[in-house]
Formats: sequence, C-alpha cells, structure tokens
Amino acid sequence: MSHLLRQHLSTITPFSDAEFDYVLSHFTPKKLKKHQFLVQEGNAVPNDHFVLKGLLKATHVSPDGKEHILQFAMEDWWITDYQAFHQQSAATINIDCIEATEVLSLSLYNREKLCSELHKIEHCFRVKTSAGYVALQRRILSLLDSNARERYEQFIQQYPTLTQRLPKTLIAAYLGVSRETLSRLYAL
Amino acid sequence: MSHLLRQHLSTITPFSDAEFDYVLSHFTPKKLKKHQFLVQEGNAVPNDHFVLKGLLKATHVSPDGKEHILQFAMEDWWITDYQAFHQQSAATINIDCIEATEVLSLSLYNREKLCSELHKIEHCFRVKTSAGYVALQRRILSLLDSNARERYEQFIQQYPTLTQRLPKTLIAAYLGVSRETLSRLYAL
DNA sequence: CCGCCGGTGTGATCTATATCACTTTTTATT
DNA sequence: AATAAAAAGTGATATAGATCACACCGGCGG
Repeated sequence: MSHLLRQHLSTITPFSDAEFDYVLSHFTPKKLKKHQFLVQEGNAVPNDHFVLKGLLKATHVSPDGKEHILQFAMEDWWITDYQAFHQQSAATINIDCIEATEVLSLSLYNREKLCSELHKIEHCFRVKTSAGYVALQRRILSLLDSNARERYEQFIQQYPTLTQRLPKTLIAAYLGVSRETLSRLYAL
Repeated sequence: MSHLLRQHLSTITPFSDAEFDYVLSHFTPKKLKKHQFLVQEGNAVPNDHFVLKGLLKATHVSPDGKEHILQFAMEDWWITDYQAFHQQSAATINIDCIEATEVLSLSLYNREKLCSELHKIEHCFRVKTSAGYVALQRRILSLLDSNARERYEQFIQQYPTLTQRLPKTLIAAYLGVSRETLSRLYAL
C-alpha cells in the first residue's frame, strides 16, 4: 500500500514517485500520546498537520469555561489553528489527541515553497480548501436551520466513523448541545 | 482608478496589464435589479460571481419555512452556491439582490482554465479561499460560544458597513436569532 | 480485586429565546 | 401629498434546551 499522503493527494492529481518524494521531504513526522497537545492556546502555530493515524479535536474554551469543538480530525484529514497559522500569530484554540496519534507536519514556509515550486500541489491545496469551505457552510446552515436532534442525525449520517470512535460528550460539544440534552435525544 | 477586480487580485500578487486583461476576458458582466435572483434553488449554478456594486444575500429556507442567511456579499466579495457550483448540481440556496447590483460572472470552466494556465491566479484563489475558510470557522465558533447579544455585537464590530446597509431583520436571519429578540437586545 | 474515573442516563428546575399578536415608524411608489 | 409596503418596537406567553444534582455502569491501574 502506498503512503497515505500520496493517496490523499492523488484524489486530485497523480504525482510521480520523484515528485511525491520531493513533496514528502518537506514534512516532519510527529507522534503524540492520548491527551497530548498538538497546538496550545497562546503558543505560536508554525505548522499545519496531516493525520496519518489517530484522532484529535480542536477546541475553544468560552469565557465562562465551556469547551466547544471547532473540528475533529482523523486519518487523512488536516488540522491546525488556521487563523493563527496563516497570520503567524498566537493560537486561540487548543488541539489535543483523543487517541494516540501520528501526524506529518508542514511549516508555513515549506507549504508556500511547495506551492510556488509545484503548481500541481497548489492546485491540490486549493481544491481541498474549497471542499472544506463548502463543508463549513453546510455546518453553519445546520446550526441555523436545525434543532439538536436534527443536527445529531446529520452528524451520524455524515460521519459514521467518528460517531463510533467518539464519546457522546464530545459529539455534544461539537453540535453545540449539552451532554444531557444529547443523551435525552436517544428517544429517536 | 483601476478596475475593482484588479485591485482585489493585487492584494495577493501584482498583475501586468496584459495579464489582467486576459483574466478579465474570462468574465461576463451582469446587472441585476433589487429583488432579482442571481441563483435560484433547483437551477444549475454555472458561475461564481464577483460583486462590483450592490449587495446580495444567500439564503436557505428551512422545511418549516424560515429563511436563514448563509452569506451576504457586497463590493469586492465573491458569492455563489459553492456546493452546487463545484459539483455542477442543482442549487439548494437562493441568492438575490438587496440593492441593485452589478457582478462579474466566471464559469467553472473558465475558472479552471485560468487556474491551469496562470499559476498566479490559482494562487490568488487559494489564498482567498483560505481566508474565507478561517472566517467561516470564526462564525461557527461564534454560533457555538456566544449568545444572541454577543453575536450581534461581534457582527457590528466585524461588518460596520453591512450594519449600515442592512435592515435588522436580515441581520437577525444571519445571526440565527428572531427579529423580535434582536430588537429587544437594543437595551445595549 | 478494589477503587476510582470517564462516560452515560435521568429527574427537577430554570432561562434565553421563539412565537404570536398588535402598534408605530419609516421608506418607497404613484 | 396619499397610500401602500417594509421595518421596527413591544407585551404576553410558550418552549427547547441548559443547568444542577445524583445515580449507575464498566474498565483499568495500582
């Protein structure tokens, strides 16, 4: 089986062995234990991360101490604090591991370098980002349109794998519902 | 004063006169009256649109008949049903003019053509989409974290111009709050 | 094998916001 | 200016979902 990152990129355009090796050389592998932080509020965010294995969550703690989940990421997904990453400022969110995790990290410098050297890879990033943009729009519409139960059902539909791997408490924090309310929804 | 689109693209990379003219030749201008539709639910969505003048809203009507606003767009912003546009499927939202509007329309074909011919323009689109992605993440966080009043205050901060140009009813539909509740918030 | 902790369920309340119904103000249109 | 249409305010009530409090279960670390 070929490298997961190669498979990922190949869904957009094929890469030759040489091209892929060159791309890969710009990434740094990193292993993290369960509960370990990948990004911590207040710190710099030098890298974007491609998940090879494991499961993470990006969370924001509101002034009154409640944790809301901005994003999950499992195998084949990208995750970082994009706001901080792009403007090279301090993180406003935390990212930590729900399971033991392996990622490939790509610095902003290397990412821009790759994008300017290889039109193909910039194309990949544009296509992936566009898809992400659409997914976020869908989530916003779901937050505006739908009640707790409907959002939960949509989540199960859209992310069956995550539904298996995540405790309901975290799904609730992602959907913007309290743990207790989600539990009571079980009268499906 | 140079062309608004040129100014827009130049915030990312400079374009020569020849380059810009070539890019511009792929767009089609369109004028719309107040209340006219740019995209209508159920129809094909051949184009993305850059706003030269005016103000539009992208809305979704929920099963129970309530109108929620996914996005506004004014001068210098892009708007379309991106989901439908990318997968060339039928629109699931409506986009209509709040004020008389002029846009430049770019077909998916021309957009991909430009992107493959001119690395520079693909770069522009990637950067703009990334910025949009971050903005949507912020909005999601605001929907998860903040109550009606806080969301309204954030909106005023972030979009002072829109706050002037829009009736409160529409701001309410964007924030996911009822018109009446927004009105009562006025005890700021 | 025990104790504890993360995850879950469930009752009793509380509250922000929705809804409905109506009035007043402002803005367009002929 | 006259009339209609859109926007905004406001009271009375209803409700989805939050919060608080507690009980239960199952795994795994000493």
